[in-house]
Amino acid sequence: MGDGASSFTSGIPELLVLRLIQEREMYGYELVQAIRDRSDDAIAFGEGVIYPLLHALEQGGALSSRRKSVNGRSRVYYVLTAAGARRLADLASTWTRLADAVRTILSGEDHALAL
Amino acid sequence: MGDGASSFTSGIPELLVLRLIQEREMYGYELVQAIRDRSDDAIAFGEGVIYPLLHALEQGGALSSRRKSVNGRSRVYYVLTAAGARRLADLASTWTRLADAVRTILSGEDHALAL
DNA sequence: GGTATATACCTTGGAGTGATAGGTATATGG
DNA sequence: CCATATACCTATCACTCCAAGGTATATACC
Repeated sequence: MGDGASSFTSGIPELLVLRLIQEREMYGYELVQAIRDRSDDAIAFGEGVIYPLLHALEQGGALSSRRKSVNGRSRVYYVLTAAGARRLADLASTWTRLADAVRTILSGEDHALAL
Repeated sequence: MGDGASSFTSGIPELLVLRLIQEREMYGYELVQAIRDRSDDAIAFGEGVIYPLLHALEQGGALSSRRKSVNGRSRVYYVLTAAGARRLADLASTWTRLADAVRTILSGEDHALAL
């Protein structure tokens, strides 16, 4: 699993969640809306995607959480760990490479272009 | 399944295969290598991805095939149908929208930016 | 002539991801 | 007081891709 050219089954939820939390600590419900808002409705993950993902990321050591009470409401805020930052950098670079490759093929450009 | 904001489970193999065949008729084995070549190894689908996909696309009416013998070798060439062209346009626009959204969020830009 | 590699097609089985659909509880607005 | 928004959570299903294997012919090498 993972020589670099394989396995790109999106991972977009993970990528976006890590990226957003990198900016500032956030909680699940907030992430669901932030993704929808910032993507202008192009991307909309349900809570059924985000919450399990947050738990997996925390268990994997990419995130850590603390419970905070706001307005009598209990929220679980997540922050990025050092490992999470590395994971993010990795996913982002993989994504960029992939997106560039797709764009190149879509545009009909040839592979071997002169430097 | 398909209101526009959901279901983006990549579909990259389908998108790329349709796009390549749009340029000229191609056969399965050729597609496997063309994708690897043009993406500079960023994307590499095995034959186990391409062949079943080609069959599904033909059954769905997006492609049609004809058998041709070259050098005593039997190849199955695929061409795009009108329905396939529509499907391609659809996937391409969905992909572009998605990729733009991801890029926006990765870059940390805000959603509501003045025009 | 024999063996390895490249070409060219194919299918089966499994793994992982995300989408749907639920389920709980508290605050706010009408 | 009832509906909606906030905020958390899980279970299940479907789908897509990936790995692995299986067949057969042509070509290159020794």
